[in-house]
Amino acid sequence: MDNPFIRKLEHGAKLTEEDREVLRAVSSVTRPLHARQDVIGEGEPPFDVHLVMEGLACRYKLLPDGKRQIVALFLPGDICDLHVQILGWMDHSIGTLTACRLAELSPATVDRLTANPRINRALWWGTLVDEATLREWLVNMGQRSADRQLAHLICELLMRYRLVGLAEGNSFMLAMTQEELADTAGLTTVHVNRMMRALRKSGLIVIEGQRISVPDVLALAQFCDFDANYLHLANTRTNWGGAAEAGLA
Amino acid sequence: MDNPFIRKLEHGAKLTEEDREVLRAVSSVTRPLHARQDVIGEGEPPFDVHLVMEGLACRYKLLPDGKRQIVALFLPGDICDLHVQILGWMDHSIGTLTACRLAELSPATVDRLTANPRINRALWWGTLVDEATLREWLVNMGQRSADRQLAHLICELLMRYRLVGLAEGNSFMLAMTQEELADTAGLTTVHVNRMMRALRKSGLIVIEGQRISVPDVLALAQFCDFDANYLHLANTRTNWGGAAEAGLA
DNA sequence: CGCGAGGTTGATTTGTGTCAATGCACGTGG
DNA sequence: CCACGTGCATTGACACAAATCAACCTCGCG
Repeated sequence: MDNPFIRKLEHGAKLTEEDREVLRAVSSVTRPLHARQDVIGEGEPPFDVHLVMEGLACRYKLLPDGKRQIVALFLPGDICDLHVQILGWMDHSIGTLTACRLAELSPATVDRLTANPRINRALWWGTLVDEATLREWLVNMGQRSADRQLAHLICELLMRYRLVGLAEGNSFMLAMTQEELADTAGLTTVHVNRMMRALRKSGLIVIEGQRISVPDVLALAQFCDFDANYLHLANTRTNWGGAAEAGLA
Repeated sequence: MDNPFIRKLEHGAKLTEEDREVLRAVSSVTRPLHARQDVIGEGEPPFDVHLVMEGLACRYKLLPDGKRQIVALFLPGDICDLHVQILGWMDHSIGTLTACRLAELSPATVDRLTANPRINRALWWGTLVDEATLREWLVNMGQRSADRQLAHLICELLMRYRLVGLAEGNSFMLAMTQEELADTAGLTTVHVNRMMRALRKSGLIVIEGQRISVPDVLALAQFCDFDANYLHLANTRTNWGGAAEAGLA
């Protein structure tokens, strides 16, 4: 049961043991990719669907002047481009940040999965949570100061790594350079550095190599006004205005 | 054929005359709403699905300190909350900006629509375009300066109003206050005012009352680096790097 | 006719970007 | 085993875009 794909989908629908067997089968064969390698580029028609089983990948868009905006992060268990089939072509690129192992699902396999109503529901749940995450990122960039924005991203990643069993207590591996963080947050490398340092100095986060830990999760969540509702995890729905703040406790 | 809902969905799938008849039927009964009225609030479970037939509505999130971020705009023909059913509860609110007429689709009606494969495909197309739009907004906020960001939004709205037949040539009714524009762009009212004025002074846009017109669409698109690919309109796919820039010509 | 919402403007502050340099860890080749 | 190069983190001085604060204006409407 250490399959992050299955762990994630369990949150989207009630699966049977048979469902899990199917999912295990389709995600068992993986292809290794190096860090910073494109999986599919903007403008291409999607064919196989990509599923991250190990490592960290992202969606991004490049501007003519060379600027890059990362618009989504893919952790193990995340599907990259499931429904773009409907749209016909990619309006953005997908690439790895670290070395990854990806499963590739053929259109036939995808059809087989979506024919199963429980799995289909779980996959759509994933797509809609992706969209909700995008909305939250927009709020983050539009309304929060740089330090809070980074704190919010850290809260989100902690939750998502926990979801697939890849967090250890209050810590996880933040496998991104500050430049990549900057492209995610819409800030500059220099400013990300300063703000991360400020978060460390204030004791809200602790960094040892790539491992980032959050000594007081509630404090960090309150600092950046993090509310996990948008991740739509069945058991962590917070009572609005209640005490179980942030669903992180 | 002046039904914006049908006009929009035509872009997502090839519909038959029967399909159109069904869509016409479900969107014929509308409820009037005043300006600045909530349709559904964050935290509520969605029931009826809302469809804008007239007016302008939006998705938004409020922060504890009272700040608001508008994360989507709904023009006539847009569906507000179709698939949130899967998620169980709203992670954001939906409200009107101007007076609106909304059709309300019961769960049974929605089931009937999604049982039709062509309509189902068109509806999912709409959902995925919403997501692509969200990504583009993120790029907008993260990487573009305030004036370009506003220009980009204007380009997008022009395209989308044209799509449903509500633009007249190169102009449309921009029924938003500068405060609402500010909440959309993640800027302050004052700064929106100054940047809009700069756009007017440079001749890129012309404003008469609520009507905004774009004398040279290509110039505006180039100014803000607008590329309509993310709207996934079947016939306007631009050749990458080609001359039919922006799909606006 | 007066009020209020929304648009406009100026002075000033501040958060973030820019430019440039330094440090540090790591890997590689001589 | 050391010299060097490279990628990333860190820091400082300075510039600039956008926020803030505070008026004032204008127009439609009760």
